[in-house]
Amino acid sequence: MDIHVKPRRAKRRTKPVRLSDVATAAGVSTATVSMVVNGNPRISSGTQKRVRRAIERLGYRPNRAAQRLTGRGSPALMVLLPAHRQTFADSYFGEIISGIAERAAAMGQIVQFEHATPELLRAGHHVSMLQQQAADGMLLLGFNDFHVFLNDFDEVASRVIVVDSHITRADLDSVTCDYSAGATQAMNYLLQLGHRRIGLITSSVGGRSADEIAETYRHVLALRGITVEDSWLADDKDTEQGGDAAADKILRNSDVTAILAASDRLAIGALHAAQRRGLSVPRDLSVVGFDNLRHSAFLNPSLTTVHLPLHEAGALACQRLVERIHGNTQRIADRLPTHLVVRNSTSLARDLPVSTVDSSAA
Amino acid sequence: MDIHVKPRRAKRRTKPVRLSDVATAAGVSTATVSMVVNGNPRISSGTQKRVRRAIERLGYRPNRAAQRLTGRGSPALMVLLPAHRQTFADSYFGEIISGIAERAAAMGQIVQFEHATPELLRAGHHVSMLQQQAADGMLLLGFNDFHVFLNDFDEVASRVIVVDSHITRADLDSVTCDYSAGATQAMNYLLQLGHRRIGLITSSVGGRSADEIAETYRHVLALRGITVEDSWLADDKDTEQGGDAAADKILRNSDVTAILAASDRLAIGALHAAQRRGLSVPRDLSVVGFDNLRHSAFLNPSLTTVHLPLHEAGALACQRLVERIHGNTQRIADRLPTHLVVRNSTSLARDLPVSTVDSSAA
DNA sequence: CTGAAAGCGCTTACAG
DNA sequence: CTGAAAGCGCTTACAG
Repeated sequence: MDIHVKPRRAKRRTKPVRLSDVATAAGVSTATVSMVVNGNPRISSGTQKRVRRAIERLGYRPNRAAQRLTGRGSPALMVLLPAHRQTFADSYFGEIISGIAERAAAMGQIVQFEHATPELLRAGHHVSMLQQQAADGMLLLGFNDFHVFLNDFDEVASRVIVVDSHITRADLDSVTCDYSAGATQAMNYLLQLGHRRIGLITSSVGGRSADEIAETYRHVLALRGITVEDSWLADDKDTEQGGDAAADKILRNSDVTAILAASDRLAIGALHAAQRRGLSVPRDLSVVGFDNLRHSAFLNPSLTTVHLPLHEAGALACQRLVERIHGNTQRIADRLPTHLVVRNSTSLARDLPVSTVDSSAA
Repeated sequence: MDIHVKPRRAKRRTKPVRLSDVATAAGVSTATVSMVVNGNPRISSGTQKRVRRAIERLGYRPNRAAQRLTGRGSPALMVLLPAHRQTFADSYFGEIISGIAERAAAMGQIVQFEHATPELLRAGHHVSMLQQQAADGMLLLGFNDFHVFLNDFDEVASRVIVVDSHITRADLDSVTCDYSAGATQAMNYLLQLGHRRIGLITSSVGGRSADEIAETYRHVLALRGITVEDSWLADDKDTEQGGDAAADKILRNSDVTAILAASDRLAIGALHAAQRRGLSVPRDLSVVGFDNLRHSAFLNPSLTTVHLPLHEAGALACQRLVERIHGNTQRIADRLPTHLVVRNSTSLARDLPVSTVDSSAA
């Protein structure tokens, strides 16, 4: 009695206008209306006009469910994301999803998001969704070779595309960013600045694959005759905290003058670890990230990082998937160019080494 | 001839298993299978077991489209986002969407995202999607009173919930964060630190409504007998660039010692403007943001900001919408608590004023 | 406890 | 150029 909130008057749901309603109103058959709606040119422009007017007047909109049931109706794309729920709040995923959503809208596709929870995987829904008609194609984000379920797609592999991951365990199509080229640029740049003892922070657990970066890192250093020391390497979760812990470990056990991080989040963590240890970036330590997330330019110091065209990767993957669904059988293995963005977290090495070979003394 | 890519063998789409297939396999009618699938207790445990086994063996999964067509099948929630395509890459939206997605998954709901493009609005699809069955309910993100189309929902208002926006132009249910309480805390804190000339950066164009913050700002200052000067105020786009420009304008035309920004993005821009002008934050200028986005803690200086429970707001809005769809007619006007998070972008005012009243000399 | 049958709203051969 | 009719895969009264 004391509280009296005006209840939301439950306006009865206006009964949807059906195809047959339009047909009656326009004085034609449902088949005709259907054809007009679908732009079938066989209908005379006279009746077309009449039908369109009726559609307009009644405010008719086709029932998607019914359309899908009859085979028509734009197919749905599914985006499979890692199980942890926060993916949408992660800028890395956000960029890719943004690209997917944009291209999907442009192509008139509906996209649905699904998290790869243990239950979903156990029930095999990730493949049955494709086998049945819940989704016509699937985009995979944020998985790597540690994810065993990728093998399950074998039967339906033709309608699955991996975005920005380097998968070797399963034979899947993919749209990726050229991590290798980016890592090469980053490493060469650090070497140019005189750095010889360079740390590497990766994150192999639960997420993006860091192999490509690690390989390139070793390769570039090997070319210079530099032997990588174990103390230069650390692997942790792909979060700021992970990067912090990893950098801390490296800085405690080695005398690196620069650190390459496999993601911007890791790099931000490294920035913090350095600061906490009283190291000034870039004076005492250079830090390079990977991603070029939007806010990385606004850090202090702003982050030197490898730009990954994540938005474009998402958009292209989406387009490729739609093409595939429409019958294109060509192999998909796009690799988008990356480039280093130099900002303020990197500078000349303080201790230019006397000899390149002898510089890695622990 | 020269290039030979292994084309993706187009494995024929395995014909979906239908309800009737299961029925045949189990030696029962389709009605029985349907009831088993939907957990109807009328079926004897014997046949239940038999049917379940058949389902398991054949790998049956109900066809969503068919389910929806018959009225069953989990309804779809729609999330309407501002027209600019980058919403998913924006941490503010990301947090809310994350909350929505999480709760929706927990409640077995499917959620679809749609951008409020001019075309979509012109065609009236934002309401017709509800009138017809494309969506059973709709969540509105990132709109404010400048968005005229909000009036259109009148007829279907009972299935629409506004998330984290203060809408007065239309009578819509909402789940919001308590901007007013947050702004009060922020202002009181700045006053405690001795600040008297406090700037305010808002963003009224295309996005979240800043009225509540502005009102509170004025109110709190008025209580202290402080008259707000025009030169303390600036409004710009809700981006880092916008915040930079707005702060620059304020710093050029006034002698504020602190700035309250209506979003973290704006605050980051203010940080930059200050830096560019040679002002040290917080020594020369205190900056307070609004949002508490994940990366705001990792800025340098880390940002003092009002924490908005965006994830929770998204989750709660999602739940309320489902409850509403299921028949709850209660008014929805949840208001989630906010609080100030003190970090390193704020400190004592350098010039503690001689007199509170006289302190606002330009 | 189970089944036969109608119906959800659309599309698509097939006739005319 | 247009229509009558069957069918998409499911659910739900209605009988038994």
